[in-house]
Amino acid sequence: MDKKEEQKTDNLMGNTTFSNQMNIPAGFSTPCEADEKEDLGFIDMLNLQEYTIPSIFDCLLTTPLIPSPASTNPVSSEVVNSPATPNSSSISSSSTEAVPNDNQSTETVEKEEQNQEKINKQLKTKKKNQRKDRFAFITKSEVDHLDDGYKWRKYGQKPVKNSPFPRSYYRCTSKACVVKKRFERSSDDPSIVVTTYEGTHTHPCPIMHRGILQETTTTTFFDGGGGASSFIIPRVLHYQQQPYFHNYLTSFSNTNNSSIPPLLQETPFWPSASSLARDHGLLQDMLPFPMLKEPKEEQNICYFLTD
DNA sequence: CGGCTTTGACCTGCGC
DNA sequence: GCGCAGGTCAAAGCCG
Repeated sequence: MDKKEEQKTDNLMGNTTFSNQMNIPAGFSTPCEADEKEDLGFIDMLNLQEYTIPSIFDCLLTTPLIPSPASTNPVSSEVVNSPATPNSSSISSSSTEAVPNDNQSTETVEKEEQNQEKINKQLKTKKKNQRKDRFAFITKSEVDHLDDGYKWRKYGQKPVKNSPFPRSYYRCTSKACVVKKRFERSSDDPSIVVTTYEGTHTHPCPIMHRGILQETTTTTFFDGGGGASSFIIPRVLHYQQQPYFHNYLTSFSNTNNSSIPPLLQETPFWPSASSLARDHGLLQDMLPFPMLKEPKEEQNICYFLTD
């Protein structure tokens, strides 16, 4: 590690604070107010902590953020890039089913239903087309641009409608890598930053095998299926590498029964013992060696550095 | 001087 | 077709 890097690390290692409260941006609601900090136990400082996945995702799954259908908040419309519920159209149509009083009203209702189905189909097609390799999460941070270890070049900034905060557009500086990400602050809670990634890195993280702490953030993942989960983590630089999240999100969105934690069924989100030796741009590639240990038995373990 | 940010212009898609 | 909003381009300026 050269001096410059060392200095950067030192700077980043200091002043880590915890935030166990998170204001849910407009457009989301949380059915459960779990004490995340207590669940995760981010207490010990200057120690490498081990957290079992079930404990983390018990928390995750007890505090889902559910996009509110009535919301017009740009944040919610952005992060949810697929229908909130795969069967939402059928549900809504069935819920609006009325018992007709006569044939004329039956025809009217049928026409309305047909129109509604047509609209729903169009919406589905539109959203399907829009669904690229994209996901979003929100963090509670004072910093707009969260350093994830990759080098980004800002290529645009646009004012967001109904928001005093602009949206910033970044592109990966690596040649032939077309990954983009954008940042925008919640208009309701300026401390909340919505980060959207698009694409997959075609190269390893420039700064590898080093976990660098920056400030603690509260992070919420959006699974692309309308569901979301939030928890608090001391942010390790580079841990937000995107294939790592992408795997998790894919796993999550592929789960038919949303009540069953997908990560308890399969855990592509976390490094397996066999994958630890590889360098695929995943979490294990980003954390410093001592942080990565063999998962005990079948239990996947996540390591976080605490201040 | 190279790399980055800024910012106005331009392009594109969509709704009316 | 027009207006609007989101996204991107690219020239200019800044900075180390």
